[in-house]
Amino acid sequence: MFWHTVAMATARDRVRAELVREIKDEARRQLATTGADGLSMRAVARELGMVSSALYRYFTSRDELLTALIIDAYDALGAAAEAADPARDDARGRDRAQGPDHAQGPDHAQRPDHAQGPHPVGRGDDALERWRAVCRAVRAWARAHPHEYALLYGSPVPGYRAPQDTIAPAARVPLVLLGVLGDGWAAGRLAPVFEPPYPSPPLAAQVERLAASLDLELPAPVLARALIAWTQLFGMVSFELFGQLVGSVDPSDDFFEYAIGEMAALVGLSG
Amino acid sequence: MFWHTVAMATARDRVRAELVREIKDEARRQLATTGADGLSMRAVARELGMVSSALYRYFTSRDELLTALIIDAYDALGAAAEAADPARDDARGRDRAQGPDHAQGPDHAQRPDHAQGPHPVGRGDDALERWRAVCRAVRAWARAHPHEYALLYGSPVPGYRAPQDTIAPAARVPLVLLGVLGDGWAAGRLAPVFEPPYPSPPLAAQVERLAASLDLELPAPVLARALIAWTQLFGMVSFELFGQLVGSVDPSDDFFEYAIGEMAALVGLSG
DNA sequence: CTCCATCAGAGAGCAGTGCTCTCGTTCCAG
DNA sequence: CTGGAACGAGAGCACTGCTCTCTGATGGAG
Repeated sequence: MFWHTVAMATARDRVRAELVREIKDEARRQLATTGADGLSMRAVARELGMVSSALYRYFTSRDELLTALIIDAYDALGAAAEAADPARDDARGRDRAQGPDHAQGPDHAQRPDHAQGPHPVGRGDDALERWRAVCRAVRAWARAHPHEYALLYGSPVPGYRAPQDTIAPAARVPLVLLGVLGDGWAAGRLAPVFEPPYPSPPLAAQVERLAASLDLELPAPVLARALIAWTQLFGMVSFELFGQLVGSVDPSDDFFEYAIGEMAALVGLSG
Repeated sequence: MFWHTVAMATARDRVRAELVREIKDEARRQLATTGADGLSMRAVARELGMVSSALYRYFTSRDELLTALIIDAYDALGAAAEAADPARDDARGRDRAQGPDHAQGPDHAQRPDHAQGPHPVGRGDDALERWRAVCRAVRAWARAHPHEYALLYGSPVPGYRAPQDTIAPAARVPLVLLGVLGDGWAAGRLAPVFEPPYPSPPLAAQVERLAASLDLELPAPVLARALIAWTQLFGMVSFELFGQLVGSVDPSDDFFEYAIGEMAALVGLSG
């Protein structure tokens, strides 16, 4: 019966999974050399010693292959960011792997018990350095995998659709950043950031709804500023990778360090 | 002799220029519907009632057509930004249309006389509102021409090359922003922004070199922060257009207003 | 005015693409 | 053992960017 396909791995299934992996590996290899739109189904098949039509048994279209690569890349970037922050509460993101329907009720009842209590002391103390480490990890991954980064944060190739499977992996980096901020806030290490430009009531409502859906305790101004820092980080990395910085600050190592420090200060992280 | 081709416009040249315009218009139309990599030379030719090979008399390759569209788009965006700031000193950017070689000496001797004197009073007073207006114009243009924006700030299609012809048009938006800041500084309306995270000496040297090449009088921290604001602005607009903001702050009108206000504060622009 | 070099367009063609369909073969469960 | 599902190969369709050759037309030089 069909429970074979979910519970057991037949020989066919195993070789199939292996072939899927090989196809993605070869596609990634081509991606790294020729770029996203240079990826050719026929070339992938050719390199793997098969004929192009056989490829369509595994990926029904070029778009589906690209989507698989996108998900893998989001996960790799997310893993790099998480690895750069060993102190993070990695249970926070785990129980929301698949984003539930918006109409669905809050699911923080599923939160594991060990996360219910107060945060262990010390996790918010080095929040600034954790923040910087995560930012550096994002940039380092992007520079190491420029074409995959471009696949994620460059122009959406056709008419920007965001497949449901990509939103959870895409959320990993911002979740790491917000986790650092949450720890810093819980430890009382966030400087007050309540100066004149306040979030408008609609924006405050938006970010509060966002904080609630993420089960995060952060005041609206901090969260709104975190979004600014998030967009700045990726805007800066994109500009560096896409050559927009040549002629101004290139190489941009020092600018990057300065920027992430300024954005850390913006969200209230003090040394 | 050949001076005809540089000094006069023969009938042939005029009809040729007209056809070049029509080709670019049709290409832009296709760009707006099918996206950048959906642009087909054959389809453009077909729509114009000619055969594809005839197109190559005007653009020797698809890349060349795309480059022309990129330059036009940079210019359109730059014009939109400049139009949003009528108070700007539009002579500043004019005399550096073509970026000179880096080895070449300073060219501020060519600066027109009327810009030598002190800035007229009043231009720095509304610097905050000018700044916000320019930011809004950038976002509005991007939302009105998403595919052209993606062409400019999305992934560089092959292996990111930046043709020399594109760097001057690409610099128009940052120049407008810096012009506002320069006026604000000259009018003494820039709040002091010398707090703990300082630009490192190498970064300070970079931005000072940049300021000198742009003939701008701005302290290094302000310029470095302006670069942060610049990358944040385009990072935010890109995230909005490329669907990275869905699920967090979408629609992002209020977030945008908050962000440009915060970044204005970062560079020292007070209300 | 004539001449002829330059230019513009048409058409065929090459090599490549994504994708579909059909046709034997292989594998594995019942 | 057998029937059906999965699989790979091959041919083929419609499309792409681009090159080459050939034919007219344009318009400046003499």
